[in-house]
Amino acid sequence: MPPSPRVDLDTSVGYALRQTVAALRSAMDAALRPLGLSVPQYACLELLGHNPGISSAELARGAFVTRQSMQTVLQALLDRGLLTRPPTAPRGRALPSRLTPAGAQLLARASGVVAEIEHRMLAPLPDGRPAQLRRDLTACATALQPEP
Amino acid sequence: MPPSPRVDLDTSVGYALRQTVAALRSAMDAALRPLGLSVPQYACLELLGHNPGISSAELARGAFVTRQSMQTVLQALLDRGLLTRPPTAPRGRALPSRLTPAGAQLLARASGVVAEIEHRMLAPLPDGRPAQLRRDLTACATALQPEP
DNA sequence: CTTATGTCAGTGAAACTGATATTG
DNA sequence: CCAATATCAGTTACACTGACATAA
Repeated sequence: MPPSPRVDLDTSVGYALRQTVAALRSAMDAALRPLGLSVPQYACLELLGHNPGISSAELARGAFVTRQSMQTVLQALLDRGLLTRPPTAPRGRALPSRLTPAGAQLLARASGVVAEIEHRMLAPLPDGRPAQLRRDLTACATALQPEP
Repeated sequence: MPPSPRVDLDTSVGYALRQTVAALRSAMDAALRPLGLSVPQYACLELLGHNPGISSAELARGAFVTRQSMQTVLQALLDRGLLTRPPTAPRGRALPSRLTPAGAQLLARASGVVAEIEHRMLAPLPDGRPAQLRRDLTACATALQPEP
């Protein structure tokens, strides 16, 4: 019987991952609060800024949550007039969301402060390392994808 | 006035980070559910396995949550008899938690499945890269730490 | 006096599962 | 019939802030 592998916190990439995400989330949280945005709300705006007119279900996948969770976030942003959705689906059932001018303006500010944080986060890494880091992380995420 | 930097999702390390953590969390969640453990509960057990007798506040810091949040997790594990705490503090106010035999046994199983997942996650990376990845992530987390 | 800890109270944004209706 | 979408309902495990008492 082979020895059961155990997690070693000192060398665990998973633990370092959680640590970094916690620090990043905390920093983003503090920076976005003055703008009246939560991190999930910002993520939603950012996704919409890059993909105008995508559906709630697509937003949910982009933010790695369920449609139902995204619905809550979306509703809050709708109530604040940061985005709009047509009352009826132009095709199929999907309701394409779009940023309002107010939403686009707020996103510009939010995206700015988040970019600053990311820059600060990557500052200690040498040239080219951030790109490699991103590639490695994506490879890790792909490797974890359950194959159907 | 310099142009405001914006987040670019295609090259954003932050986005890749969230993607990877979402995949990791999902995989851990699925693997731990049969054991009756949530990810925060597992994290608590793992921390206790490495640091027997640490206080609730120390656990909270290790899991990157508040004392109050950790309290909830801790209570559930206490109710299930997976760990014990003395009724009175042996010194100061801190109540040192320890795994019960049942807790240690469950942790061993949980740690095994989590180690497997981490191994699968890192499989696509070349030799030595996981260690570098861990160092880089830790450096990023440190860079985000607010200086007091 | 200051700091760290535990705990009680209250709140809340997100996350989930489950079910239903509609459209292509 | 089937897959994807939206939505309603209900639940809940976390996570937060705030406040207080206590011990070093």
